[in-house]
Amino acid sequence: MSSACETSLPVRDYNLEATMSSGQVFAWERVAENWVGVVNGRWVTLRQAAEAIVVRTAEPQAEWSWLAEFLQSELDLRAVLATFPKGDPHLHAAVATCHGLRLLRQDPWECLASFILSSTKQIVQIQQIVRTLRERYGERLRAPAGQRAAFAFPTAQRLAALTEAELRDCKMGFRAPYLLATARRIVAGEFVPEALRNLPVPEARARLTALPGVGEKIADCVLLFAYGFPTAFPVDVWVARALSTFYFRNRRVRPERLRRFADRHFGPNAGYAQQYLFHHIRTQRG
DNA sequence: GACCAGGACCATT
DNA sequence: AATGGTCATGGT
Repeated sequence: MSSACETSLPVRDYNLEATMSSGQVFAWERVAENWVGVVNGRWVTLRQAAEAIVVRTAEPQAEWSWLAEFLQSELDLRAVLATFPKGDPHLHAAVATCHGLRLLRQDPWECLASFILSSTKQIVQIQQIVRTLRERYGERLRAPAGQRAAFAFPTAQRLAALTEAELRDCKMGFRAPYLLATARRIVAGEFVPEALRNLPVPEARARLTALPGVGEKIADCVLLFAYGFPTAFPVDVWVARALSTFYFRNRRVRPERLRRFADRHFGPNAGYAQQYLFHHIRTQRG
């Protein structure tokens, strides 16, 4: 029952590097052996060990369930992979090249806001915009002595109070009015992120796509990365290209049809399959 | 310089 | 229902 700033979460089949680099989070930074970021308003560093993730926080923690939830460290990955279709060489190859790739369970608001900023942006640019937002408008968090200060992702309340010009100055371009309007809907109580947790997927998706700047793709990212709906299947340009190449003889197929194919072909954890394919084609390009 | 990036939205067929 | 143009910004 002791409080400590360090712990070790036992894990199996967990590839922290691949997970943090797979385009689901944009606010984590690699510093030497560690990944530095913020979870639930707490400064955290993570380091991969053989059968554990070694954790350090700035302030003593009485318990660590909040972090196990974010990392999904207690999920049995082999049980997930066992639901993948047998005899799919493309999916099999993707799994084989990124052993231990995981889906995180992010804060819904940060995930929603980040992916509103993601449209037709490269991942490095999304990271840059998010960093600027955090440093200008996020809460400054206490870090251990000798460590750089960290900044939480700004709250919806904080962003809702800004002007469109202030957001555009963070280099987000035409996405600024989308982010601003969505933040203001949350502040007005017209969109309640927590209310989506226990909804059927189609209903949750409909509420997300009703937000400005949120279409089917971004909605599925939030459903998968924040709410953990395992059938959500974001179809971006990379995934569309991969599915078209692997399963449709290079024909151009509409995203809606690709999602229906994925639901049928990949099964109850199609979202996980999507993440493996996405990471695979992005790391094997060239 | 041309082309593209974890798209969404609107006007036009 | 289905295409095409437009919206900023930065990397390759």
